[in-house]
Amino acid sequence: MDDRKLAILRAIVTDYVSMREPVGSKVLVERHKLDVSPATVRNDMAVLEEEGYITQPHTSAGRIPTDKGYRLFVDRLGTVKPLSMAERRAIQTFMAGALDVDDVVRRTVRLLAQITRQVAIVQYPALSTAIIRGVETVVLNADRALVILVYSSGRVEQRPIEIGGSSEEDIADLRGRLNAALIGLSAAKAMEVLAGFLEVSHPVDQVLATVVVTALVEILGGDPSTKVVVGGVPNLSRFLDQFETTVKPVLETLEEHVVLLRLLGEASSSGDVTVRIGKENSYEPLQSTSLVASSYGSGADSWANLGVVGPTRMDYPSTMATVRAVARYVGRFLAEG
Amino acid sequence: MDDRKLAILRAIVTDYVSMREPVGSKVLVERHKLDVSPATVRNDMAVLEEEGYITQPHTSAGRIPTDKGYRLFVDRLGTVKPLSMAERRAIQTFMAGALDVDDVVRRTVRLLAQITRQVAIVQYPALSTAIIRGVETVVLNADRALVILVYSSGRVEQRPIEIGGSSEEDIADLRGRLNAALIGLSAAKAMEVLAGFLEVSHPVDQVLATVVVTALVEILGGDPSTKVVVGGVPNLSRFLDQFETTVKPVLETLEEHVVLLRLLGEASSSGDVTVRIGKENSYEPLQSTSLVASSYGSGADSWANLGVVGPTRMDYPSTMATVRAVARYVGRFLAEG
DNA sequence: CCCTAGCACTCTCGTCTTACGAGTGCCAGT
DNA sequence: ACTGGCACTCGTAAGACGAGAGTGCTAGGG
Repeated sequence: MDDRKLAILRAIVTDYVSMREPVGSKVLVERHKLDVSPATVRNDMAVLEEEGYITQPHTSAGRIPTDKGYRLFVDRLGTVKPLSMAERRAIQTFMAGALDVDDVVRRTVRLLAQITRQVAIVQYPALSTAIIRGVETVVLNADRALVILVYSSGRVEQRPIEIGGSSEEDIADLRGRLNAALIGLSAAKAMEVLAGFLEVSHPVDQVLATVVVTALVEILGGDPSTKVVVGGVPNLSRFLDQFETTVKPVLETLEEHVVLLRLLGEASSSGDVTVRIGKENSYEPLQSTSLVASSYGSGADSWANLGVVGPTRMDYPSTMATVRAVARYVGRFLAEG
Repeated sequence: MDDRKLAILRAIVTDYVSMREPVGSKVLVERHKLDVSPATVRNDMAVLEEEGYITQPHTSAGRIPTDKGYRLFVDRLGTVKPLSMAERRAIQTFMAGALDVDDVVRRTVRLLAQITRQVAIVQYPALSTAIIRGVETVVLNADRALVILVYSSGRVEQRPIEIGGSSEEDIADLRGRLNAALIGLSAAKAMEVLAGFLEVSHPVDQVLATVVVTALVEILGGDPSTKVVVGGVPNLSRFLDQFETTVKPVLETLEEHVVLLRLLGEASSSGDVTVRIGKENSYEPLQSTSLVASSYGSGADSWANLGVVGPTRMDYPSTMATVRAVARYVGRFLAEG
């Protein structure tokens, strides 16, 4: 891949992000002092388009980046933009004087939403290492049973369920599969796994499985690390035209906290700030948005994820820098008390 | 006010609500078997318009109700629409199996949002009668002091503040005014009052007042009854065109929980379901919406507010019936345990 | 071989015109 | 007091049209 082509792609991405409209060959050479003529740029653009990095909304319009184009930009072209002094100060003053975990999370959401001017999502930190040691079931009579969740810390939680005559074998089988899937996971992870469990599991006894999974979800729901807080939703109104279809699916997703939990988990499993661009998102209603996520926290016993959702046409360098900075700061802040 | 004019107003409101477009004299007589000619209806409509109950978006369009028209409709014309069987069942199954207060509130929000297909707001119930007995201040040194909040239950909460050299008199004066304003109030009410306190209070020492009020707000923020939960935001996307300006102010308001708390409190002070239509709302960004609210709870020691926000063009009878039913049901539910 | 200049072509967008139709207000008549 | 008739207004949909932006292609130059 040509150096100049990369430069052109970078120019297209930055220009499109800031100008909000398709960018043509002429303005490109003007604004970015590429020392070639528009015609040359056009040739390169044709190649870039053929390779799927850019596209034109219609003939006789400029080019806009595709998801693949953004991806290349994020991976190889984006120069990390350091935070402004004002932003650094904002982070500090915003977090100073936070009272408790609740308050920290609330403030973090506001902070993220405010700086990035996008929708912010913050998962509650898991303060104690709550690892699942096992799922038990105790049949009380023909109709009722107990679902019991045991944590490695020794904590035990239970919930009664209706089993309506399911056989002992089915119950044992289900329990076995649940244990296989859940043991060793944190509450938050378990929540994510359960969100997909019903689809994967062979429906030997679909009703029973649903009931048990629901009970487990309710138990896990009591764990703070399965909670997420969303803020900055009004920022979506700046992009009402961007999302190809409508905002509705996006808004709906933002109320599905289990889904958000899963997406955050998927995205930020790999240490540093991670980006999911458009179609890369596994969750279909968000495929016209991008997710920038990171884990945060300090030490093994206190960590969780946070992130930002916005249009694919997003200022990735800034957003990524902000998410990273906030994640680090909040992590340190929690560590200190 | 003529009987027939009232009938016409009612017809206009119901038709406009269901059809979503201005309604003219012709369709009116057709759909509502008024035994008069369109011309007669037109005359009546002219009068109704003159009196401010309806208006036309432009010449040669039908009429739509004004806020005043909706008001009359709600006060005198709306026939309470009983809930459908499905809705009753939905309420019961939705609430059944709620685990704790958190869960009840969450479910209530979902329920309200789902049935009314609008944005639902639910305030946490104040489970214990937390009445404020007084605000104290203790000066530690020239720079620092303690703000102390005493509840009638005997509970005491405090927070350190920076006073940066404010005089003892100013502090005492401020304390006096705060006590006058807050004693006898519930935490939630106090929160509402504080939200407006800084504007009303003479700014003898504005900085000090801000610091103290902030501290109190933070203390009160720990009380569950000052929390509200919002749900069903995606429903707003059905009305993107309705709100004359944009959705942005509405979305922003929905994140200002203190404001929501105040609005709910104002609206539902009077026992039964209350409606605030458009400009009747004291909070300007919501003046293109209507708020349907009610208090809920059982007994003196457990009550709070809930409600629904939607476009002024709203099915008031249904919405009011739903809000009332949900409020009652949740109240009973809480009373039973 | 790569770049450039020139040119014809395509498509969107804004503007303008026009025709239509819904709905009104008013007046004269029952 | 109501109704039928009628002229009038005005928003909207549909078409026409020119301007402008941007492209792809081709032929020529370093």
